[in-house]
Amino acid sequence: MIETPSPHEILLGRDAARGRWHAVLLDVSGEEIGREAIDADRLPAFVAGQEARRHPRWIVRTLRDVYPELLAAGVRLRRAHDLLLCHAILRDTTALATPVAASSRWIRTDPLAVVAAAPALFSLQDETSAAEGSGIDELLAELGRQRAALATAPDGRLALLCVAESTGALVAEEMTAAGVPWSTSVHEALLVDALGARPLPGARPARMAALAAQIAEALEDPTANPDSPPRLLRSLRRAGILVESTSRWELGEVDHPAIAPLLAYKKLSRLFTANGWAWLADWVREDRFRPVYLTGGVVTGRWASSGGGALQIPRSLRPAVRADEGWVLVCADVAQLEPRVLAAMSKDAAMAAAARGTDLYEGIVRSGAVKTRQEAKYAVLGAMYGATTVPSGMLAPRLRGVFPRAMALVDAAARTGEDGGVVSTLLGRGSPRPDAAWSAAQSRASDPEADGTDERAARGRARDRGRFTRNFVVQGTAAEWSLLWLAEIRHRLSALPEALVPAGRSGPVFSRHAHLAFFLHDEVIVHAPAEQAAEAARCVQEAAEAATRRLFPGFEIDVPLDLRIAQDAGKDS
DNA sequence: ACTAAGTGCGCG
DNA sequence: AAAGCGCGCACTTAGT
Repeated sequence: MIETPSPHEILLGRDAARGRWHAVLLDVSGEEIGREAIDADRLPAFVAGQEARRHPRWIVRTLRDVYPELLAAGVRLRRAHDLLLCHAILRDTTALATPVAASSRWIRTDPLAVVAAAPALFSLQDETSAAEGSGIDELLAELGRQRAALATAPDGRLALLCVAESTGALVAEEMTAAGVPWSTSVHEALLVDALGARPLPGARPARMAALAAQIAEALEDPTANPDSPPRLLRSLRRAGILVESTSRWELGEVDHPAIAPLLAYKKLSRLFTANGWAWLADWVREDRFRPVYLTGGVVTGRWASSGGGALQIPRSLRPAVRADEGWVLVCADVAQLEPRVLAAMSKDAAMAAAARGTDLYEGIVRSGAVKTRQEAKYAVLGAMYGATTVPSGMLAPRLRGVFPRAMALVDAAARTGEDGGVVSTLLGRGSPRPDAAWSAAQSRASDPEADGTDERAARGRARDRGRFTRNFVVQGTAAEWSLLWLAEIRHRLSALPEALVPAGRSGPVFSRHAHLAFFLHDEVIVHAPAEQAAEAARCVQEAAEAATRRLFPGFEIDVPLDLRIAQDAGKDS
């Protein structure tokens, strides 16, 4: 065996032609101290060996391509730098005088759900890379550009964001590998309870069929079809129900015997089509649901997901999220994360004072800004989303009086957006620039020939964009808090010892270790050996405190968790 | 027959 | 037309 030096960082690139890897070993100052070529089947052993010596930071084009096979082989990375994710951050940030130059070679090709189905596509990409002299040198060059850009940052926030984003990508792949513990039998029981017995292929479940018959009868229209909005609309109109759409909130206003069964039908139909038996067959294997998380998939920095609608699992199905035998779930979510983040990022001491405790809205009532909790909620949501209607708009001035700094921050973000500018999260993620259609609409309106329609259209678009940027700064900074929370949870959980419990079914890396199992914007589920339930819960709690300190150093803000330990993720139990 | 756009609804 | 923001997916209809 060759004696290699102990590197601080290792850049890992896949050889375009043959199934080989190249590793470039870097010391603390970023100097190259060695190179190795590694056959694909030796990669897990190489990585494991380096991890055992001195957990280096692994620099890769994208963890999405590299990490799943390592996890499958039972190897975990402690630290990483995802060049693709960080490229997007360093390219779009407004925190640098000279951001990283945009490059078509570093654009994410997102729809990753088709990875397995499209090997041809991937070999094609590899050939392209080889032809352009890609490989390890291109990775090194990009790393150099990112390092240089970060070196000019005025403070450590952008670097923190890159670390958090990369760690988030580690978490995402680890959660996919471990899967969400999912009880097929509980899910099926919920389906039978709501819909009736599983129907034959192509048929409606019994309860849906019965409701469809009721609807047809009440509308006196045997052809009424609740699955087709346009035809349903015609049937409703013929029955004298004059609605503009078939949406639930509009139908809810109508008093007619067809409405109740129709709303019930829609509810069941949604469950059946989105999360019924077909979903179970497609997405759950051996009591694990394995969504693919797309880190940085949303412009604000939130995650998106691909496959199985992971981030839209209805609350009614949460009881199907169920710990393995001898394990528990630690479920935690943040109460009112976004307004708390707004208070802290704007350093609004009055709003932070109102945020003390578990209910920020009650705190706002106590501050005297508004009379009721309901008003407080509307006012805050309006401030963060950009209310356009009278009742909520009227509350904004009250809020401006009591929380001037917080309101100034979101108002400024909205103005910048309306003017076509770019706004930024606290750590430096920049909002997208206006697209061509937006700019075209604005210049049309300023043309001397422009008429009122042009001007109204332009003003409308400007307002739309103002609401987007207003929300971007808050939603994006909240996403940063959550990213730090995840990273801190992962860090603390990994320090827990191997457990003695019966091995869980979360794969080679996590069968005896507490691990993150699910993440949804401001909530997490940790799957933990029962004997470590309390420690795991403490990890989650302390991680939240650490995230708050790192994101808002020197500012006091409460970010309380609703935290429970249970066998399943249902509301109670 | 296949794709794109629209509708509607689940999540935060 | 859920008050306002951000998403993904199933289904239908319109367009090629």
